[in-house]
Amino acid sequence: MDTTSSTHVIVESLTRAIVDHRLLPGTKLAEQKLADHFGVSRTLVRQALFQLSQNRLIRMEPARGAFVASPSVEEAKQVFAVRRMLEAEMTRAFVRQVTPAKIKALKEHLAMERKAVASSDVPGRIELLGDFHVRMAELMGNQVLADILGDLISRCSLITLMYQSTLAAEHSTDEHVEIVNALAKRDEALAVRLMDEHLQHVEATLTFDRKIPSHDISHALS
Amino acid sequence: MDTTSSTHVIVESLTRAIVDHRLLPGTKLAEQKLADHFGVSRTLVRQALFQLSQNRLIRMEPARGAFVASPSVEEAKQVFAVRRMLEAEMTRAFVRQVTPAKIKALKEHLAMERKAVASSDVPGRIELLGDFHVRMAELMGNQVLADILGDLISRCSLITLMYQSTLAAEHSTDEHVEIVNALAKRDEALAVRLMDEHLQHVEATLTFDRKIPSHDISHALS
DNA sequence: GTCGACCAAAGTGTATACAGTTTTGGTTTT
DNA sequence: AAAACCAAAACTGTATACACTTTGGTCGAC
Repeated sequence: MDTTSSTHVIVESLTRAIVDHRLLPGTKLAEQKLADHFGVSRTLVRQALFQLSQNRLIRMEPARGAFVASPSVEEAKQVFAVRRMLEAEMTRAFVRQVTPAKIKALKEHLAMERKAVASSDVPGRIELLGDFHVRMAELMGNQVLADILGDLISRCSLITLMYQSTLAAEHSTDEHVEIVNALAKRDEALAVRLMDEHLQHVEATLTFDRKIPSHDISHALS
Repeated sequence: MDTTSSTHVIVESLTRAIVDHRLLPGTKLAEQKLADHFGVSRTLVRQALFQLSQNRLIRMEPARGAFVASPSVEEAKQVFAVRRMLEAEMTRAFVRQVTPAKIKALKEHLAMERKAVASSDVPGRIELLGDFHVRMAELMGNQVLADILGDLISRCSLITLMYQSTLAAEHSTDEHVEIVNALAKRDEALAVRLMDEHLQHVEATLTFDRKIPSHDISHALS
């Protein structure tokens, strides 16, 4: 997809690490250390970091370096607002062009989700819960939509890490099941309502008053 | 906004040139020439090009270089589909939180549009017609939404250049006026319908069978 | 004992160097 | 005359070099 493959590998690797919560918000990403780790020069690392900063997964401070992003409460709410807008209409459109094959594909995805939840595979679960929404976009054949949603959902992973109180996220899987059932029944109003409620539920589990210990001092004292 | 300012200047400059249709799809962007033009090294130019390739305003081919993007018909339709999804809901939300000050701000924008149309300022007109939609997002206080819409609209500028048959785009200004009137009246259903129709009209002016002469030979012969 | 200045180590920002690939233009061959 | 070929020029991809900024700590003054 990208020009060169080396930087793409670095971007993917760092994205996974951030989305899977193995790199915590505020963590410094020193260029030389990353370069050593990946066995390349700083040049390629910098290209990757620039790309990640455009996705808002990291922030770059002038002459200070790159840090895993610490989305603000305001940003979190905005991201969820955009997701609600986009996914409400996406669900509506999905119902109108649903086919048995697409339902089958979604149900296969749900099976994978259940498996990850059952085996307590936390990184896999995080990944799959987000991918459900991207999968819907892809099944609609709209790659532009899928890309944008993918970016938003990556940011959401950071946000849920920062603000999600209890890991009651397995509830999400149940809601995904209900949504697919509504889609299968071609019940547009129900599907849209369930999707919107689902996103509201996820957002509601975020506790915006209690933050995780942040590495960013100035932000912690605001 | 970005780490360093130098690359940002280059990105902005190239973005304007592409959106304003001064750089046509397929045009090669040689790194050394851009570096000479901006008086910097290839390093900074490459950073800028990578950024633009993420916005899909240019495409980078391995070992061949960067070219102004030539969006396919398929991509054009997908971009418009996403815009319709996003802006329908945005309009709905806008009506619910509309204030006289926001209406005033939009009307001031419309005045600028009229001025650009009247003075036949083509680049300014293209810019302003797109900015109307971004302005709405900004007035809602959702910067995430505004950023995403801004990217989509930049891509639309490329698309309308490639596929728009007649420059009957001044019709857009009239439709913008109607939308603002509906917003001012807090008529949610009407505003949403007008916005959706507006986007459909823009999309409908695209003639997907007749392409502009492309600099990209292989694409022109497909 | 605390505060401030100063210095070294580390890290970022930009330019340049170099290897490998693509493009080009002319020459040769059919 | 057209196609194939080959060498030189141009260009991209990656690494490295170097200047400047930040950082962390030590030493000295008060």
